[in-house]
Amino acid sequence: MTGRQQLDDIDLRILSELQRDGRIRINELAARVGITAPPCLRRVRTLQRSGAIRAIRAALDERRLGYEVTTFVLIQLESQTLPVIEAFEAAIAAVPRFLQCWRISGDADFMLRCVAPDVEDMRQQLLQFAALPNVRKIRSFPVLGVSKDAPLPIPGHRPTPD
Amino acid sequence: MTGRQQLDDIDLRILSELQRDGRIRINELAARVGITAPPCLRRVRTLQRSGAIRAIRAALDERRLGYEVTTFVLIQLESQTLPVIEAFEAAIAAVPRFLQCWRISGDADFMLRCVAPDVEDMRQQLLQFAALPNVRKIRSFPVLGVSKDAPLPIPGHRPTPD
DNA sequence: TGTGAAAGAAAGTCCAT
DNA sequence: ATGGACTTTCTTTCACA
Repeated sequence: MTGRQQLDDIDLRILSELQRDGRIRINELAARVGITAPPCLRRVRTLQRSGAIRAIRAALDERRLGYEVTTFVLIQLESQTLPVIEAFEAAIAAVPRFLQCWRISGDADFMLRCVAPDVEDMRQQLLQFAALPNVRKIRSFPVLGVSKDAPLPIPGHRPTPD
Repeated sequence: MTGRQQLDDIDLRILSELQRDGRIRINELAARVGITAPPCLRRVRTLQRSGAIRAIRAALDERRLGYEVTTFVLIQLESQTLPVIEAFEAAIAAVPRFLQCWRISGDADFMLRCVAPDVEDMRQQLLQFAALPNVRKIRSFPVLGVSKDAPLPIPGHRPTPD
């Protein structure tokens, strides 16, 4: 929206650094990208306003917060008409433990990521959803572990090794 | 590992705030959770060292960086022996556009999230992988859009409305 | 857009509680 | 573990190239 549409080389480096460490000091960031702090601060703000930086947030350890179980869920609805889809999205929006939901194509209509304190709790969450109107099929994929979690590759910028 | 194992109420509020805004000032954060800056800073550091805060990073707009296409991929291997699994994980680790990979159970062995500049590029990435040894079956689910993306619910703490 | 300087604000340290 | 007072360091504004 607001701000530069074209990201220049310095912008890309700023994005790369902020993706690595979102709490980096403007000073340090400026030094790393080769400018001084004032224009660096302006660029960061522009990148935020323009939406290139969507958010800067802490990623928490879900287990430490009592969520021991994560499951991906594929959901197929009875129909793909707008009212049915919107009703489903509204139902999902109301359940705090369905953290993410993507509209997909392929062999299902939605992909969900769901967390729960334990397997029994997860089972009950999913049973409730299987009972929703217009839900034709649910397949769930319990997460055994994370094999990879990499940052978005920034064109022309290998992540700085700290 | 290091630090308090038990998160107290103030810790939970800190986590909640940092999940909302990872660049919040220590001062502001301290005021929100009802303590002064010095102990607040110590708590944040402890939470980071202990791993409760895994990272604080910028979430970038993938489209603005030239990745127009996202796909989830379910992969089933020929066998689930350790060498086969580890070889697959190593292959995934080497491909920058496979951002996330989860080891799962259910009807497949891995779930991947893959990004690409366009559909043709994505097609080629996936074709390469279908050709890998020990890959029995690939099902892909192109992402049409994000329906929901919510923070992890912190027990006893409704997210602060800014 | 960029820089340097200066005011203002925040982070980080120390110590008493 | 906390909070007050202090020192150091950073952020932010401004004038100007």
